[in-house]
Amino acid sequence: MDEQVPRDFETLRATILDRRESLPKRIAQIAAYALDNPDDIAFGTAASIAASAGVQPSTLIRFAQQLGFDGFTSLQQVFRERLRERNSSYDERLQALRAKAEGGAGHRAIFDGFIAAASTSLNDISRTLDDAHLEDAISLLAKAQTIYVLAKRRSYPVASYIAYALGKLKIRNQLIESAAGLNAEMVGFATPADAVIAISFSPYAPATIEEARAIAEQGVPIVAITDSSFSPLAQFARVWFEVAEADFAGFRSLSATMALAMALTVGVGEKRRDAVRKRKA
Amino acid sequence: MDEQVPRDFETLRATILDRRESLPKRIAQIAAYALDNPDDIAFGTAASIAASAGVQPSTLIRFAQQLGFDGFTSLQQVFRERLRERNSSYDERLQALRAKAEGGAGHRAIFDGFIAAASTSLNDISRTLDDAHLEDAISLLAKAQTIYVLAKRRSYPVASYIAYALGKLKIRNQLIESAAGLNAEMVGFATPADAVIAISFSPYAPATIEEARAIAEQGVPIVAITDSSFSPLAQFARVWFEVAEADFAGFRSLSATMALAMALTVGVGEKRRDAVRKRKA
DNA sequence: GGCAATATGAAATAATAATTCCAATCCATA
DNA sequence: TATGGATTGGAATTATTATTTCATATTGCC
Repeated sequence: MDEQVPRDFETLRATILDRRESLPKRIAQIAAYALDNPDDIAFGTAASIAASAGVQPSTLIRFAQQLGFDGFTSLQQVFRERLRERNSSYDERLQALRAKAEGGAGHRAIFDGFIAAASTSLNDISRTLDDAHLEDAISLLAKAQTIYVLAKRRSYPVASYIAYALGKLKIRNQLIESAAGLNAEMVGFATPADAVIAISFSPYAPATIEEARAIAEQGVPIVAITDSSFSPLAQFARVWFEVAEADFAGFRSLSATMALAMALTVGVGEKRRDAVRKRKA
Repeated sequence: MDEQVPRDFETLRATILDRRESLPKRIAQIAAYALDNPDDIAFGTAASIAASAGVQPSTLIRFAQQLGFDGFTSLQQVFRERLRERNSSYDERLQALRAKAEGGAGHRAIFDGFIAAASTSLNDISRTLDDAHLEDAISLLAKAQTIYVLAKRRSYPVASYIAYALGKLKIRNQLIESAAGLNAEMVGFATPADAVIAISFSPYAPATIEEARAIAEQGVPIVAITDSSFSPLAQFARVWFEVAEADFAGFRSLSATMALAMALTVGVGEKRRDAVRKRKA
């Protein structure tokens, strides 16, 4: 009966967790230590690890053998592979990309710059987004009869994707475009039972600000996505999000804004479905 | 005269690069190997590393001593610290996000899902994009009198951002929208001196395919962004890019496509500027 | 071209670390 | 509570690995 020796860290981890109950006390002790301090196992010596875990070196070896390895050394390989295989850190990646984008020649450098900008933006928003704001915004939008989507220029692509997604989800919406010059009239139709998603970044398109002001004065609640608390949009908004998009070569990444916009859209869709289900029940 | 011993990897790297010129041949050889294969230094034994680098173990130790360490072991510590300190890997981050997105409750989970999808897409395209294709596409577009931008539905936001950016860069362009139903006529104006950026993902919008076919038959070169080599768009295109966008909750991330679109746009802008400069000189 | 200084290779040696072994202890079961 | 088996601790042993040493080769300099 030869054991199946775990060759990668995840399998090893699973195996350990699986057998946890049946392990003798000291072995269990080192098993817990190993999963909690995998880096120590990767770098330490049998003696140093054993000391840190409060057991004898021989116990460490018995642990390894019980898992099917022929000794501590082969167990350690698995922990080392884990460190090796994991890609270079997020920051290193970004730094490398940015370095290539700045120093590098050719068009690949430009591409890398945009990738770096997008990654940075995603990273930032993932850290800074306030869950409560997200909930508030979704509640507000879910109650709306019609969702108006307001954005010009560089923010317009986001608005058009929101409109597309809302349409797919069968949520009534109205994209306020400038093409026909009928924006004032469109805006006039909105009532306090509706809601607006407004998106604008510095330098704020005057039309967006004007329309947001008008619509806010009609009592229509606004969810704003903008780039600072000084943004005029933030003044009019019931809920607003600060999204810091990195830029490259003068063009802002839209990836963070897009992600937020999609989360709002799909969130509203889910909330509506839940509401319907509740009403039925 | 006591040396300043580098204690972190970055300092060490700088020190090595700084002295590179003045190092003896074999020492330089191992120095280069160390910077190229830092993971091997972190985990290997003096003998194994020396063998991989094609030198004697003693050379490795001399290298360490020349840097101010008292032996290979202390040099190795620096390489180990580097692995320890670097943040959790990119993949681990993504996995965590995806886990939260799948298991998690509430709308934050949705948001995390979109962030994860966007990150994955950026990661993928960064790995797979072919530099030569990028150069080809940019050359082709830079020569065009007018750049037509063709995309419907979920790809439309990308097209609108391209149009916006081209406009900013004062590059003549025409967005082929469906609003007025004049697409056939618009397409008819294009000549072989122009070019098209066409974007379409499965399920391909029939209108996009039809217009792409028509325009290709007029001899207008097409740069396509699509999702597989089986895409009908790829048939008509002079240059085409395969972009695998991850999706979440049924909506595709656009971040990779956006990054590529921006790189094309800005690349064309640069190429035009260069051409103008050359003509002046 | 010859000399000194420096660099390199290879093997011997010292250090360190993993593993084994055995006695002591613990624990479950009758 | 006695007994057998499993578990553990600690030291002895073996293995691996870093380091040192010294002979040889190379390089720069006069």
